[in-house]
Amino acid sequence: MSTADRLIDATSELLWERGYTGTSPKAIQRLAGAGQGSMYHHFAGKQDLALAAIRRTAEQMRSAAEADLAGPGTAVERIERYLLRERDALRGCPVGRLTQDPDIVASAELRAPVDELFDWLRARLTSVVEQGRAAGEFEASLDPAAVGAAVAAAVQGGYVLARAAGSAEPFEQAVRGAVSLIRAARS
Amino acid sequence: MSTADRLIDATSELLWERGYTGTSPKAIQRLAGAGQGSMYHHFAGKQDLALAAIRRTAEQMRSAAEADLAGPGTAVERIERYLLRERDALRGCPVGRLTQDPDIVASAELRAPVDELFDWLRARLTSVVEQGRAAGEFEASLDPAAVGAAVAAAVQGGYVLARAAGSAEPFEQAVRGAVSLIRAARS
DNA sequence: GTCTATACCCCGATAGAC
DNA sequence: GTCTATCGGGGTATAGAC
Repeated sequence: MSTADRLIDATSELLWERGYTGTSPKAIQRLAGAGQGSMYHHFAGKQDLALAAIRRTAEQMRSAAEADLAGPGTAVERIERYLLRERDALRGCPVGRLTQDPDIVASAELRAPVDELFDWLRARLTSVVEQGRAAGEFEASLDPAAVGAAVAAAVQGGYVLARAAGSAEPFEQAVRGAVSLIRAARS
Repeated sequence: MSTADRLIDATSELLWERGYTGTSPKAIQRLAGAGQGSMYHHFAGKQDLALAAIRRTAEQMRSAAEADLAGPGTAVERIERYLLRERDALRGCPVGRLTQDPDIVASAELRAPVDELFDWLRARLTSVVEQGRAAGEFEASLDPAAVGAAVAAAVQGGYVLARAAGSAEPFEQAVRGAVSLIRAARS
């Protein structure tokens, strides 16, 4: 594995755990086993490295969600598969986490991949709900975009509740609650 | 207004905007218009000041939620009032935000008020759902704790989506989606 | 490509004068 | 109560040798 790859790995890990503001070049170098000069040879600086790490992580999340949502089954089944996928509730979402970082939100460049991921996710969930509605699974009055956003929010909000509690339990409750409400909306 | 109060105000503001890790004593002093010596006279340090600020903010959030949930109306109406209350989606939740701060989660003392607020909120929402179920508003099969957690998560997750998008729109969609799903669960 | 040296500023806190 | 001085350390980056 190349030094550049190890630097990106280390940065992803630290961004997840400590956020952008809380992650220093020195910490990245230590975790990657790379020296100061090495890091600044491969990347222009902290922001450049973070951008590479965020892009890669966002792409991985997109793939994971797509695997749940594009698989076999009815719309309700696919949404349930997305909601009930096993997640490390206490670690939180490696991309959603970044929305709380002032330096990420303040930088158009750093926010872009985060924006694109959640934009895609809401649209993808919305399309599944639309398919379900077209197939007669859901009440016709349901707003697909609103339900899509609510499903994405259940997961992201579940992480917040779990981290506040120091326990995975509230996350599990939130996604189970979302599942039961989705089921209740079937026609 | 006393210097101590201005310091707490400034700290609350900065914790909301920049989090614990991103907030420095110097920035607090500047915003409060207080000197170094003044701050360390009134508070033992950054953590002590943050604790006072977080406790106060959590209490304000609790009051606001209680006002929505204890008011008149059916269970469904009260939950809708909570979900649809006007919020500054792009600023996010001043308490929920702290769950992404590694130093907050790592400190039992700093996490305690955050934990207590969300613990209370989930329990309060759960009790409203229970009341609704007892009154025949909801299907009897609904799990109150799960639905309560899902409602809290819709708001917290809505903030994440809004900040990712740089727009309040996804937040509004998420809470509207939650409302429509709650309505669909009526018996 | 990687190393060490250096720079400049901020962090969080303490000390002691006033 | 508030001020200034001071401290040891880290943040983020550049320079130039190897």
